Amino acid sequence: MYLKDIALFSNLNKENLEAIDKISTLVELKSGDILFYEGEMPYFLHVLLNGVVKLYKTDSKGRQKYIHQFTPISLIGELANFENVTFPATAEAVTKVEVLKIDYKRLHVDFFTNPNISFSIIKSLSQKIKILSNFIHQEMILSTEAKIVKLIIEHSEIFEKLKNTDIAAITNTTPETLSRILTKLKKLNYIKFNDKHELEILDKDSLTKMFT
Amino acid sequence: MYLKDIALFSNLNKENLEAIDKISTLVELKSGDILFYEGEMPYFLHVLLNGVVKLYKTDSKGRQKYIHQFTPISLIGELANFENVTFPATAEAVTKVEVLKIDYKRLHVDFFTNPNISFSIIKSLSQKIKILSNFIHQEMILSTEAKIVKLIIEHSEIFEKLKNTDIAAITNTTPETLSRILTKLKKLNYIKFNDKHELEILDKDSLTKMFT
DNA sequence: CGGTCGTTTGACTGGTATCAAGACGAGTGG
DNA sequence: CCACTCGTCTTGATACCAGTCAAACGACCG
Repeated sequence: MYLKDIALFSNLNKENLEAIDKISTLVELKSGDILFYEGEMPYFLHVLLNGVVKLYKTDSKGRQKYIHQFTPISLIGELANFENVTFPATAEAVTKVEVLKIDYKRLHVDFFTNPNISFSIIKSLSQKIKILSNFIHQEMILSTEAKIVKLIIEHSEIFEKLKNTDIAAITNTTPETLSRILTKLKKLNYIKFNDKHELEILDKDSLTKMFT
Repeated sequence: MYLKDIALFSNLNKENLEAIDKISTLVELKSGDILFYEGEMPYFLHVLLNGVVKLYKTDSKGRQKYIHQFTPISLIGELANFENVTFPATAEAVTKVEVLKIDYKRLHVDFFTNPNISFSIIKSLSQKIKILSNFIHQEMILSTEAKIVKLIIEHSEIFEKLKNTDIAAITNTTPETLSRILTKLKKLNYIKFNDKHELEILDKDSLTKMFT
């Protein structure tokens, strides 16, 4: 993979690309490796080129609060660079991952004034606000039950692909609570699991009313 | 106030300014008026020129979750414009307010490719991510007690300026809970209120340990 | 057929909101 | 100078949601 193949950089000229190449390193992480920890100062701009990275915060009781999963190609944690603050969350590889680390201090101002770059950055920041505001909505506004019901309506496939323990993890609840909610919805005849263990929605209207 | 006096626009040329002027209206709101509601589609880019605007979400039980207060000059709700989604929260005037509403659809692409504008937008979006990630930290990671202790350490003046009911409102808790926490901290001799009703911190170290 | 992993169920706990009542305190009118 | 009143603060009792702990249950795999 060459720099110019990365959409973010595709409109840079040769000198720009060479300059960035000089201050960048490509790192490989294996699943479970940490890209950065919450609270660390950022030295590099991180560009996810391959693999999946999850972002989470750790609460006072040591529990992970799952926020988002990033897939290529994404800027990760750029806010911390721009605002010169510590990373607000921890980023961990969930698969084998390739990340381009760009020495942020040595990134020339030209980089940001390039209209294509700044457009990409605006896009990336907007995406992040969307991620955070969804997260806030799901975690602070909705009850756990409403959150699960929303997941059922919007991503019922996930119940075929993942174990309940994993679904509990990404929805920031526990397997027990998830199980109780699903049991309740089955009793109400809003959903059922067919013989293939697929989740079938029986009463979409009633479900939808539960989170709106 | 002229457009060119607004930092966001200060580097635009005369034609640009005139173009924006044509598609903008200045609106005045009085305290309690709503600038936009959560869930509405955005038609205008909102620039707060004067006054204070608070941003909040409403939870399933009808309670307001206070997120932030904006002071001039701020872009408000621009994410919704950029991403063409509904406003993720409600914006309400808390004082008399002046807002410039710019017809977003008619804003020419040039506007965004102007390096100074895009830089301002990047700044504004970064600020918003910071606001949201602080909000998440305070509301989801910290306990109510830790959150109040943090407020005491970082903004003890607020206890002289505002009534406890108001402090409870902006910290998304109840007056009762706030009172219980303050009583506890007084009993522990971590804080006291002197004869002038000012909050005095007696044991900063112990307090700091409570939210870190 | 036993073991392991995942799910379900029940009992309990903790943290914070809610509801209700009482105490306080500053300003007001007699 | 007193006592009334209104708004605010405090305190107690209770409720609720979701997490925790523990145990039983079930399903699949070797």
